[in-house]
Amino acid sequence: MAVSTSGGDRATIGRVTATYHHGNLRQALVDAAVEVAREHGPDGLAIRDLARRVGVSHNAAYRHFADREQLVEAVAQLGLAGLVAAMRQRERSGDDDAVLSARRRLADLGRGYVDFGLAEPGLFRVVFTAYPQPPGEPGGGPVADDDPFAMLNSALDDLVDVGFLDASARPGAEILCWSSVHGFTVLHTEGPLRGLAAVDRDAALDHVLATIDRGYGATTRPGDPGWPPLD
Amino acid sequence: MAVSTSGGDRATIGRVTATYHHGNLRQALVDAAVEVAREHGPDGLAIRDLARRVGVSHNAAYRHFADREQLVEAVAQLGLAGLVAAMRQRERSGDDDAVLSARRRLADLGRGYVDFGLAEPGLFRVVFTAYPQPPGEPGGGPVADDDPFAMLNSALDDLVDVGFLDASARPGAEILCWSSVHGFTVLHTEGPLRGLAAVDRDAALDHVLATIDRGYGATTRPGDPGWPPLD
DNA sequence: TGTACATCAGTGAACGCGCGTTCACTGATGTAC
DNA sequence: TGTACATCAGTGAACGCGCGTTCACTGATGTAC
Repeated sequence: MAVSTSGGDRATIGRVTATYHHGNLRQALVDAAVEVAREHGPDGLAIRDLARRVGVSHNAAYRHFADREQLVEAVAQLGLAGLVAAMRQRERSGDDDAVLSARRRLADLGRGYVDFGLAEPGLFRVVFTAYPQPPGEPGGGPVADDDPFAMLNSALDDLVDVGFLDASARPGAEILCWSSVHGFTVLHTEGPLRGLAAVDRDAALDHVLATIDRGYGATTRPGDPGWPPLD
Repeated sequence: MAVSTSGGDRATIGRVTATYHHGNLRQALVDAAVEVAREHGPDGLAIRDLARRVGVSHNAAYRHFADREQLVEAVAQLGLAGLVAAMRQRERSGDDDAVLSARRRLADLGRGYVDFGLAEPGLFRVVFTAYPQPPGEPGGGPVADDDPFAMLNSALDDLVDVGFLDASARPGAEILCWSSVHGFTVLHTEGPLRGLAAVDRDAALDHVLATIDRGYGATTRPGDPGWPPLD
């Protein structure tokens, strides 16, 4: 992730062109910002401090970012990419059993989400200070394939398609899943559960995912006689 | 909640004795702090600003609080009390059916938790910048009856006692429940779901609580043939 | 009852910090002719 | 190929802000004798 160029020469890195004086100040600032955000979260991001770290007058940063918010936004985008990557990394190759595959996929996405939040709590917080409205909502962003919300919705749609989750229970499912893993992450990083031992934490996550799975499975094959619905 | 005294005379309000000059500066500062925290969250709390609001030199505040942190702590305690009150307010009187009562109780506590978070997002955030470790954890606080975590655990124990939740599924249950309602609240206040219409939000909360209930019910009366456990 | 004294809540000025942002500028690089 | 010019990345100083915290103090209140 660390990208830099030796001084002076012109080079193209990804889509960024290294320029005259510094080499690639914009990239250097973003790199420094990511580093700071990992340790101190969004509140630690200050243009003056980042310029100092990069060894440049604080004013130079304004050549590349209109204001502080744009810099935070740049970090948030990298963070979001990291979150998506973590979710993908947990995904396993499909199984012969379509139902089992779909169930695993939902749980795996949740594990990946939590993985990232626990490993990078600072970046995680930055992402959620700037996360756009989810797509499909009023004012929501475009549907993107590499968006955690879209990935979650797709996994839930699959659960309906394979007959595990009843279509009547589909609306709202994305909120439960997201709330559970998000709350889990927040409570274990910034919140009161931050002191929990890793082994207890992992067991708790298993419980979370297993209970959601059980709750969804019961929509298509309720117990017999089964519990009456609440209220 | 607004407590103040006319200048000069001595009066006792609750357990606080009004004193010489201001009347009751400590209480006035805390009142102002609550007001500010409701609007701007923990980051908005500044000793200088609060003193200004109360009409006193900023230094006077140091007679009553050793530092800024103590002031935040005082607000957090009031916030925590408000959270507990909101949870209690949702509790309904017990039913003849012990199982139904216990299931309702768990859902009601969750609703109260979310109620408070949505109504007082600023105070909610203050509470969770200063929330002590939950009891029973290493470094955890004492078990208190008016503690949200203790209330949740008690409700879950009841679910086991009445035979709805299997004892084998009890460990970790408090984490799932807490994570779900906490994540739900955070995503709807500070997070990407903050723009959601109230009616959709309420429906989503119903889904959250119903799914957890279904997932727990399935631990004692699994469907037949039932879905095999995940992994 | 009156007076000297102790207590302590509140004042005002100051220190030192870091921030975001704007201004007029310098000087390196690239380019048109 | 050389030169004048345009571009624009980076500099340094400054403005104005608000913060937490400490210092020496004032002055109102309470109390011992």
